[in-house]
Amino acid sequence: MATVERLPVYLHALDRLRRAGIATISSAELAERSGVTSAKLRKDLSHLGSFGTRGVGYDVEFLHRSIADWLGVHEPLGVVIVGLGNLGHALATYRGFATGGFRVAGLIDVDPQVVGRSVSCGDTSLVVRPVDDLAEIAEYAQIGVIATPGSAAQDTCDRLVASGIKHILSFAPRFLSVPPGVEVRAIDVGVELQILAFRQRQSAVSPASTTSRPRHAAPVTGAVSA
Amino acid sequence: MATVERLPVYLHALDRLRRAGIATISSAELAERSGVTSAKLRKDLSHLGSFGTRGVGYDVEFLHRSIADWLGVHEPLGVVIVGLGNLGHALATYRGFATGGFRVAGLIDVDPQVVGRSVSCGDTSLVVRPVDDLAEIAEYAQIGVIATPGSAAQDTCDRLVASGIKHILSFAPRFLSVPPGVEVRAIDVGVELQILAFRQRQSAVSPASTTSRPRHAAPVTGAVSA
DNA sequence: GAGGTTTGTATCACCCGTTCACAAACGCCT
DNA sequence: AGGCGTTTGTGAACGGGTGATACAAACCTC
Repeated sequence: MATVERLPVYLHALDRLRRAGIATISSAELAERSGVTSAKLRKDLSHLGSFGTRGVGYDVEFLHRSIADWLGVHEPLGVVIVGLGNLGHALATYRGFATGGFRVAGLIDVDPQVVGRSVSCGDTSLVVRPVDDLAEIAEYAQIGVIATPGSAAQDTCDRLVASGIKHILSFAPRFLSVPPGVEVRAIDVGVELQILAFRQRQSAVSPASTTSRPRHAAPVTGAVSA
Repeated sequence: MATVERLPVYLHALDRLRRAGIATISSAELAERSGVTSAKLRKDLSHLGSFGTRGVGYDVEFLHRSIADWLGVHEPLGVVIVGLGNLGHALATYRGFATGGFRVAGLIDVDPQVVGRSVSCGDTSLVVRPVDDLAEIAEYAQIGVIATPGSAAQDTCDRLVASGIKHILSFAPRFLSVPPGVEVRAIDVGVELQILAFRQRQSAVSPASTTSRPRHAAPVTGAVSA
């Protein structure tokens, strides 16, 4: 469902509104802050229930809690990060884990130089452990994050799957083949840049294309997904 | 066009095939290595010409060059990276820039502690410069990358746009509003994780869902965008 | 209670992307 | 030279998502 891919965006916007002390918001305004149309927003929300009050709008706190509950944010999911290079470090120290309903269950790296080091994850701090500990850590993790070089990505993926992980987020520039029942979401910075580059070169050749194709004139937000 | 979003994936797979010394490949095999179906691959390629020979397949070298030319990889585009935290560092040292047709034109940060530091980008090395130098650097850059905290994202985005940058890749967990004619691709790790988390919880509740919905049983690859 | 506002929903057409099926073209083998 | 198996390239059907529209129901204010 395409709606599921947008709900986290709404949730994030609501979170900021909540912090800003705004108690009520209309579908039109929330939609604008999320990069969608108001009709789409209301249709998305209608799929999971009825949360607003007509004539007023949505209670920010209530809607936030409702979406969070529906997404299941209430009890955190364990995340194991494999590969503690620059990217892995950035992910480990990412503050969005706690607020988004996640908990870093473990850090893994192959490099003996890196294993044993302590990395601060949010409020706590974790020690990087060797690859052999993956199966053990995976007991407490439901999601695996691959931040290794591309050459190690498939192997890492196989190990994660063998450890029972069924949901993987990969940053490696490779297509990962997994058995049925396992879901992989891939974020490839190189691919994203090349898409942008193509658009850039296209608009450089025909700058008037934005007017000839009005549907692309509006800001486009690419999700990683799709 | 959705085809454009997949061409870089094909290009990458072809690049690895080329390095592996494989001279010819069929659409079926290349499709499998790219995570798509053969029909989709062939249709994608048909949009930009006819490259294969029937009964044989595609010449890896020729197809690689053709797609690269079509995407315009031949002359590198300048990329300016704003925000040199862990993520910014990871991006700056990313080796995919050179091979993907990019060139790091500059590094920007607000923190005086970070400004002036030298960061190795591929074969060369660059000095981090203050935000005020953005306009100057943007002369040589066509793409801007936002790797700042979310709180600084919109401001950074505005500065990039003011400097003439029209294509932006953002990693900040925020929806960025830009004027018409400017394209933003947003990669939000938190959103990706929440989508995965939802799927995880769903499959945990009804593990048989993979059989009841066979179209999701196969590995799914999410692009950041869509 | 009247009026204005906003949600929630139903319906419809449309467009894009995917999938299917098949003819055309090629190499190979005899 | 000609048939045969293989693979490309593509026209056509299919389906999901989107956007537009419309409108009734519900709420607040006055």
